[in-house]
Order: sequence, then structure tokens, then C-alpha cells
Amino acid sequence: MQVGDDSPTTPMDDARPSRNLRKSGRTQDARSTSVSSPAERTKREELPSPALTSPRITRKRLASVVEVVDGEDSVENDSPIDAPPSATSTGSLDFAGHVCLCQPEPKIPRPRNAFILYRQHHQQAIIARNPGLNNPEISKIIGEQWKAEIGEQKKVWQDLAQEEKVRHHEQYPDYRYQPRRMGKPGSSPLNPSGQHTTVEKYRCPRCGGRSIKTPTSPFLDSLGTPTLPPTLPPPNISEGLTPTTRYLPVMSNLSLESPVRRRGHGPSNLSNIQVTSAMRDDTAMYSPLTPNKKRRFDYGPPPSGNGRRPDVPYYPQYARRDSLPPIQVRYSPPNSAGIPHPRTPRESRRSSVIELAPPPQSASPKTVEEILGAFPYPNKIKLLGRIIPPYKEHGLENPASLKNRGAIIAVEGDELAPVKELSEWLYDYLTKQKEYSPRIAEPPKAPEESNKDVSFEDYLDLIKEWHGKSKEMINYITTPATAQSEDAIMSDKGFDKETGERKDSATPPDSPDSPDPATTTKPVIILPTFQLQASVAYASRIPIQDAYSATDHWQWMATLWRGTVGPDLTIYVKTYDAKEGYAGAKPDMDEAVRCLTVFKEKEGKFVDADLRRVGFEVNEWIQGMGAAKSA
DNA sequence: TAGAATGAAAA
DNA sequence: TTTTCATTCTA
Repeated sequence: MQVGDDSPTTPMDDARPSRNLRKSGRTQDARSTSVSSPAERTKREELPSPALTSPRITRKRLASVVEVVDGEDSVENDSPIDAPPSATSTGSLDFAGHVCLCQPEPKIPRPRNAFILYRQHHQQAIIARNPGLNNPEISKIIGEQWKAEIGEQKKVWQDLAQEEKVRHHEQYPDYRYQPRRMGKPGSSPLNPSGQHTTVEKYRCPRCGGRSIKTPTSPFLDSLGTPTLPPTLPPPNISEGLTPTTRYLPVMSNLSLESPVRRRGHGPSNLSNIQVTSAMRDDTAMYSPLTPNKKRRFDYGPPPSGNGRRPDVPYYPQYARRDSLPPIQVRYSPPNSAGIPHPRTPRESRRSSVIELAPPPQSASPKTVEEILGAFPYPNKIKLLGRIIPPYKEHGLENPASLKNRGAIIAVEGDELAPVKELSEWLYDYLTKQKEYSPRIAEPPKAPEESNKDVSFEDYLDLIKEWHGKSKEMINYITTPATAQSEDAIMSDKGFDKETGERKDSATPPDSPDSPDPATTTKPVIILPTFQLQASVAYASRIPIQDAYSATDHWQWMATLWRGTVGPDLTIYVKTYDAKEGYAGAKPDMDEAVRCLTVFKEKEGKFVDADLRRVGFEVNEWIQGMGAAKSA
């Protein structure tokens, strides 16, 4: 395949769709579809490639469509000659001038096995510790590490792999692993099912042989019908949308044959179909067509991702431990020192980076609260994450503190009770780990229920208060745990965790294997609700007096937290009604957004396995932070 | 495009 | 049992 050229830095490559295969028609979260897309786009955004972000994306997108088309299938190209390879993996000169409207199916990758997941997960940490190491070396190290891993840990990964397998199977019931045997001609991995080849050469099984002659628009779906209303594409495609966001509508119900991942250019075909941002969905992503594999995201659980079960692509999306994408939220220009500078209502219409507007089909809520409630929480969290990033230590002035750098974990959610419950569970869990000194902190005060009109001053007071607390929190998480004392901000009251153990100040516990206890426990602050809850609560209660939309109103309010420290990780408790279709949804870690979603049925309890998973994820997360830091 | 690890699945 | 491929990305 294209050598060097397609190296990771290639813009084209970066831009490659990372959409999941069968996205079309699937709505993992009815409401989040349009919005969510930006949410995970992060992944790509985070790519350091300036090429990606700089130029007008609108143009870029279009251009890339053309490029792609040109390069491989030329659905749009007039030159029939280069049309073929994609449509059928076999030749297709006969097709001169005709192009099957169906998107060739992308190759369906095998589910990842436990080790691959494990490797993926640890890769960044290893690189952090050993900069410059090449992948084979990394593989060796991780292989060793894997072998050294205790059974219990391995089990976790095996379970994860098993989950992935199941999900894979659910999503691609017809999938069958068909490795290419070297000797056998015709057994192209690109065409596992064998269909779409010779016999079917002229007749695509999907569209019944429909083909057209050099179509003029790329916006066609598998049936040749326009996928986009003429109105959509250009403008909206907004900036945060790398061509990556293209995805292939086709995938839904086809047999998975002939992926056609030809050598040559990576992009290949599937890209000629464009999708409106509203159609995009963020949960899915990964691009099978990528020539050189781009990350598919770490171990990924969420069978149900953020959405309902069946709709979710089986791949979770997130880039492990990568650095976060640059902020692109466009308000608060550099020069606006004081009050943040929200987007104007009008601007928000086309905003792109993080789309907050609720999808059109949502049942037109009325109150600000309802509107905000209708926003997909990942988007809110993502936005908050950009406004209020986690603490980032700069200097190496104090390596010790770096090493001991703890974490701030926000537990957010629709309902307070489960949020508290999970917070306390986490507290217990971390306590038991012996490596942490967790504390449950008092969250930002919610506006008084009784107080009809919450004033803006109230909110500003709160913000001010938290600017102070913010410093204390930073101080807390950067101070070796054993040196901590009962700390001012950490008034655990309210969430009395005192079910017995007063872990902390008496911490210098029996540390069996640690010569220096002070360096072995990491301070962790758990906030049962934090900025998300506070910003939404206040935005809902402070009346909008001007032209701001509810979302802009919230964004503006959220921006006021700027300058305070944000959580390193947000755990979002998604409570659902039994009939909502989330049943069985597993915790979903979205690394790009730094959010772990935990599902809980409204009337039910947290599932033990889910809790374990939360513990595992948090543990991994904190460790990963450390690893990345100490690099 | 090999390579480096482990493991699942197919031949 | 052997082979392929799942991931990652540099040389």
C-alpha cells in the first residue's frame, strides 16, 4: 500500500472517515445525533496535524470528496477509467461509464482480542515512559507486561474482548472471518463473501444492478437518492468537521462482502457520500478504509455506547490518553479578558465545533431547563472540558508533585441520589485500593429551590467562591496524600462518607511495599456534581432577558467557570426508564471527552459489574495520567 | 510494508 | 497445526 505517503500525518489520512460502518439510520441517541458528532470528532481534532484544522474546512471537505472520488472510484469523476476498483474488487472496465451507486462496503475488522485491547490501552503510557520507542519494541514491552499481569486483570481484558465480540456479532451477524490464504486466488479479503465478483459483476446485489453513468453529485445514497437536501452541505459542514466525518450510509443492512480496501490510496470509495452534520453520529467511528490503521479507540466497551443498545456501533470511540484537542470553541477570543464572549445567537446557528442545538426532531421543549436537558450530555461535558480543562502542571519544578498528582473526578448525572451513591461507592473503592486518598468534596451549591428568581449575582458569587476553591483543589491534588490534613474545602459533610473509616489523615497505613508512603498515595477529589450540574442549574433558573437562546445562555454561563480547574474525569450517571432501551448498556468511556458514562435504571440499582468497571476505568485513568505526566 | 506482541478464528 | 488479522506507527 502506499508507503510513506499515507503516514499518519497525511492530512488526507487524518481526515479519513472514522465513522463507523453502519451508521445510517441508526440513531444511538435520537437526540444526540446531530450534536454528538462534534463531540467525538475530537479524536481527529486532536491530531496534531495543522493541515487539518487550518484551512477552511468547508472547502477542504469538498475538496477531499473530490480527491477521494478521483482517486478511487470516481463516482463523481467523469473518467470511467478509474472508476472501477472499488465497486467490485475485480476489474470493471466493463463498467466504463457506469458506476454502481452502492457504496462498496468497507472492510469489517475483526473484533479485537484481549491482548490487542490491552496493548492499545497501554501504548500511550509506554510511549510516555519510553519516548522514541518503536512499535515492535512497544509490543514486546506490552507483551511482557501482559504476561506478568495477574489473572484478575487479564480477566478484565478478556471480558472486554468478549463483550466486543458479542457486540461485533450483534452488529454484523453475517460477518465471517475469512483470512486470506496466501495460495488461494480469488480469496480476496476484500471480498469475503465472494459476491460482488465475477458473476455479480454487473449486477450489484444491493441495488439490483442499478448503476448510473457518471453521476454528478456525490450526495447519493445507496439507492441513488440524494442523501442530503441541497441545503445542507456546504455551510454547515463546519469547521470541526474534517472530511473525517464523512461516513457511508450504506452499511446498514448489507451483507458484508467486498470491502474493497484496495491498496493504493486509502480513502477509497466509501467516501463519496456526504452526510450532513445532523446525520453524523458521534459514537461511531473508525474507519475501516483507512489504509494504515488509525486508532479505533481503546478498549471499548459500550455495547450501547451512549445510545440505545441496538443502535450503537460496536466501536466506542475515543482516543486513549491522547492529548486533548485544541480548543476550538470560538467564543472568548484571546483579547476578551474579562467577561467571556459567547457566541451570538446567530452564530450558534452555524456553530460547528460543538454543536449544541438539539436535533430538530426533538419534541420542542419549552423551558430552558428542558432544552438544556435535551442536549446530549456528552456535548455539554465536552464543551465544559474545553472551557475548563483539568489541571495541567507546567513545570518540572517539582517532579515529586507531578508524580503524585492526584485527580479531580466529577460525578454528574440527571439525578442526585445515584450521583451521590456512585460517588460514595467510588470513594470506598479508591480507599480500598490503598493507592489513593480519596475525598468527597462539597459540590457547588445549587440554587435554592425555594428561591424563585435566582439572580445572576448569585451565580457570580458561586463562581467567585469556586475560583478560590479551585486553587485549593489544585493544591490538594498536587500535595502528597499523607501530607494532607483535613482540608478546608474538603468538607465531607453532606455526603457523609464516614461509614466508619476515616481514611485519610490517618493514612500512613500499613504500606507493605512502599518505602515512602508519601509518594504512594494519590489524592483524589470526588465531586458529586460539579460544573455541569451547576451551570445547567443556574442557567435554568436565571431568566434570559435578551436574545440569547437557551443554549447560548448556558454556554455563556458555563464559560464563567473559565479559569477554575476542571475535572480530570467526569463520570456521568445516566438514569433511564426501563422502557428506554438502555437496558444492558455498559459503562462507556469516552476518552476524548474524558467522560465515563454509567447507566442505571431509574428504579434499579447500579449493576455490580458496572461498578467494577467504573473502578477499573478510574484506576486506569488516574494511572494513565501519571504515566503520561511522568513522561 | 515489515515488524512485534497475543489470541481468535478459519483452513 | 498453520495462517491471517486484529492494533500501532516508524523506518
